[in-house]
Amino acid sequence: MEVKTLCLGVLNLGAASGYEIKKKFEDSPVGDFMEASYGSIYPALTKLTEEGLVTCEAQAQEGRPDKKVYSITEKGKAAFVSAMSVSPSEDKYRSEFAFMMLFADLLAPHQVSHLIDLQILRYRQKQVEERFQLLPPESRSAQFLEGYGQAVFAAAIKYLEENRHLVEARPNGKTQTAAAATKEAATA
Amino acid sequence: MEVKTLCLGVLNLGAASGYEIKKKFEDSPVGDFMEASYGSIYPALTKLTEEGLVTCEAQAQEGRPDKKVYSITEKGKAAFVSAMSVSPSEDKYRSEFAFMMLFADLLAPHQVSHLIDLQILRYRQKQVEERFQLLPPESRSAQFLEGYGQAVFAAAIKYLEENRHLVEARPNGKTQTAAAATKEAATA
DNA sequence: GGGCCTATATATCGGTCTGATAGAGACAGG
DNA sequence: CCTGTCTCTATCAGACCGATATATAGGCCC
Repeated sequence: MEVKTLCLGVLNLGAASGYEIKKKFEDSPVGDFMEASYGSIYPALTKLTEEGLVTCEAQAQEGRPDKKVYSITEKGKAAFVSAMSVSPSEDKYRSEFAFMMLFADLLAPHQVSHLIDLQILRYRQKQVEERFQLLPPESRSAQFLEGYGQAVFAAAIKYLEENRHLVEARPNGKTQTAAAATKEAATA
Repeated sequence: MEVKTLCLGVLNLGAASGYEIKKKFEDSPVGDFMEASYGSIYPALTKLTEEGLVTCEAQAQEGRPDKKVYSITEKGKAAFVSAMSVSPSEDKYRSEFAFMMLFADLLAPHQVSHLIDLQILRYRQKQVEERFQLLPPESRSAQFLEGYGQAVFAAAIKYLEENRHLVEARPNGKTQTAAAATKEAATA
């Protein structure tokens, strides 16, 4: 899914500037599933304007640069509905933390524990994070999305708490060196 | 995390060609959390060789182009351990499906149901997918990683099944057209 | 008042990564 | 025999991220 499509989606819910589009991703539950940087939002809005899918109205402001408020056109709405009709690509869960856990035996035990603590903390913060709603709170779509994220976060926390011993425990209670690992592999 | 680091990690578990590195991501549980394309793996291996972090040995093969088997050096191992010592970036869960659900009211009801069916099916396939292990199956790291992915998949499926009615149900039981949506918004 | 952080707001840019594509022989199935 | 799948390397356009620049207002601490 291109950033152009993401922008059309947000603008479909109401006019906004490039800055506001970014903020909406950061501060609403959509941000758990999709994001975009300024470096892709601004060029996308320019292209969308050229293609006639959005219109731009510059609002003069004191001090700050003009606020360019973008609105979706009928043509833009049609393009968005059309983009929503193609099959979505598969979900991607990217986690450097998980990758690092594969190599837990290269790290000192306290480092592993610290990483897991940090990971759980991050998920807990996501659970309590206050967010404004992109759609009205009573919207079923918004509820569905919010709950989807929360369900995944809760599952991750639960798993980490219940299974952290797998990577924290040491077979013989001492730090595993490269030499020890080789020896172990040989006997296995 | 750069692709160079991902390659070092895989090579740390055993020598491999660029092709094999890609396959290992696809066919093992690590692929649930990290991935890389050929377009980034091959240049990464070239750079790693230049930097002396890996060595390359070309094995002549009948018919096929030479198989370039890369092995990690001591310098490479040190670099990898060093890379594992920096704090991981936050997990990212990217889902076009979730984004589309925000706009469920723009889609025909049967399309929404179809999307959810497809999503559940994809997760079920991930649950039963046969994978070879990057590390020996009895490795606790491998178990931890495999379980982490499975826990998240299971939670996603459970949530989708229990809450799909939120986006499938219609307030008045009829297909919502653009005109109907406008009318509804006016009365709300 | 000075220093500093945060927020609003647009915009650019180097470097990185993806996804598609190409080429080329092997090997299996219909 | 032909088509598809597999192994293997490799490239490239286009998309995207993260950092940075610029400029101003407002709040906070000392």
